[in-house]
Amino acid sequence: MTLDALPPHQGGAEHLARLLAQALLAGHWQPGDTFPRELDISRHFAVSRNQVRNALTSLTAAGLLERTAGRGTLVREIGDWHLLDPLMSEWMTGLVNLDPQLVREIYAFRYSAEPVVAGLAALAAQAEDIDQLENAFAGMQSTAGSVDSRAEHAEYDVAFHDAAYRASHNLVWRQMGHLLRPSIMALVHRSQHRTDTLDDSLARHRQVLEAIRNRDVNAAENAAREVLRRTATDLGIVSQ
Amino acid sequence: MTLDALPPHQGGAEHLARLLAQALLAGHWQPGDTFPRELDISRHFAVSRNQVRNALTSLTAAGLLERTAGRGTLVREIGDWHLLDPLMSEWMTGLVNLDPQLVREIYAFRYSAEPVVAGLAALAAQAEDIDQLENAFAGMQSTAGSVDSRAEHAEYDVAFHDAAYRASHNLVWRQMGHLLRPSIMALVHRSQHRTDTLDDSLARHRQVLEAIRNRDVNAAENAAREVLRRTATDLGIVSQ
DNA sequence: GCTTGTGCAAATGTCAGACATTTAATAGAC
DNA sequence: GTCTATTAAATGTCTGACATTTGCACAAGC
Repeated sequence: MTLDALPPHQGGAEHLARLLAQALLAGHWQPGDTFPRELDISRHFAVSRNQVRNALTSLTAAGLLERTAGRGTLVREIGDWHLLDPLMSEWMTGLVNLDPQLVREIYAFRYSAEPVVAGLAALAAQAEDIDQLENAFAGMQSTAGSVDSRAEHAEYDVAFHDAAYRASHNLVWRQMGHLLRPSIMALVHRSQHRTDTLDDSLARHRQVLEAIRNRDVNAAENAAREVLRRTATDLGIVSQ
Repeated sequence: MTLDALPPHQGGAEHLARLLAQALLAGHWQPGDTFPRELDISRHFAVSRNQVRNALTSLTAAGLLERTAGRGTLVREIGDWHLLDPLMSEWMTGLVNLDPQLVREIYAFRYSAEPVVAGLAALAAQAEDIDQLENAFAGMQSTAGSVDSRAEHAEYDVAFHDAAYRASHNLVWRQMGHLLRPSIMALVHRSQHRTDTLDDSLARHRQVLEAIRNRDVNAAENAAREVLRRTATDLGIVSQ
């Protein structure tokens, strides 16, 4: 794989890092491949070696690359990627073509984790948390059905889940929610939205909201599971 | 807070980063404080400005610092720290004096998460996973009681939990386990170990192992909760 | 008095080049 | 053939200069 297939570079080491990372996330290089040399990248994008080094430092920190003096830069395998690194989270935003295996893994995680999160939210949610959940839900409702507002609907959907993670009032779960944002967005964009399934999805989200408002832990857990079952069928994943 | 109170520097930007990060994690600077300037750090530790910049880049990536050209370097507040960043994980290893609030948050997370993890492990564990759990448990048993082998016992304890996360056979949970390693280690070191509580702790770990081996999801969830209840009392946290 | 502008100082950000260090391959001696 | 010295190539590091951003002080103008 060469650099020729990549889009042009705008400016800033961050942008370059994003560019290269997304190419890696899309699988343009295989694990074990040697990554282009610093000077080649530098020449190709017409940026200083410094920028390239800064970008590669980020990719290395995220576990995407492995660099050793004298040998060069190697692409690491998926198992070594730091999926929970905030940088990863940033790079995955807006990336639609995620590896199917990755999609399944993330879905499986959410299916096991979000019931717990919803249960905690039912215990710990404050008034402002409920407000945020309600706002997100109202947004989902108002943007449902219209094809134009699909992107907006996805935003509200993600905001709903984020609000649930935050309502747990636990630092670690909150960060998990933040990190999962792009993954959830990717899943939402992937799932098919016919009007009937959309109505069903809305109804299930409403159940979560109601359960948290009523401080009903068990109901919240079950409702969160139901939301994800809906997601699973929309994604084409065989439900468990 | 000045740099004078910090231990001397050995070499390498990584070591410097670790040094500064641990000082921040120990609360030597308050959120909002201005961090020392690059050149001051450079002079104080007798290293090049490059090393300092590399170190500060890491701390910034971990959310500990916020740097803006012209203004300087500010210390961010705990809520902005990237607790799940692998760098954080590395810096926290060997750090005994964690912020009590952080200890509570991490414990609360584990109390909600590890039952789920144990349940997944009961579903997905392979023979080698069981082996690792057994090895870790055997290690815990053989090092129990002796004061000399307390550190070794802690290692096996952490290995046991790590093995459970890995047995879930989910990429995300596995990374969570890896990232929580140092936190778990800190918790284990913090908890008091009288011989009677130790026996009790061992018995509860054994229950987890047995439940996973028997593929009993409910038993695994309950046993994991019991292990953490034991941890809570050892930590002096009021049990829920 | 208040605002606005101008200049200066101080901090981080960037660049370019030389050099150091590590690694792998290669040529040569035996 | 095997071991060793050399060489080439890649990343890592240092240094000095310069760019850019920010905050502050001070003064001009309404």
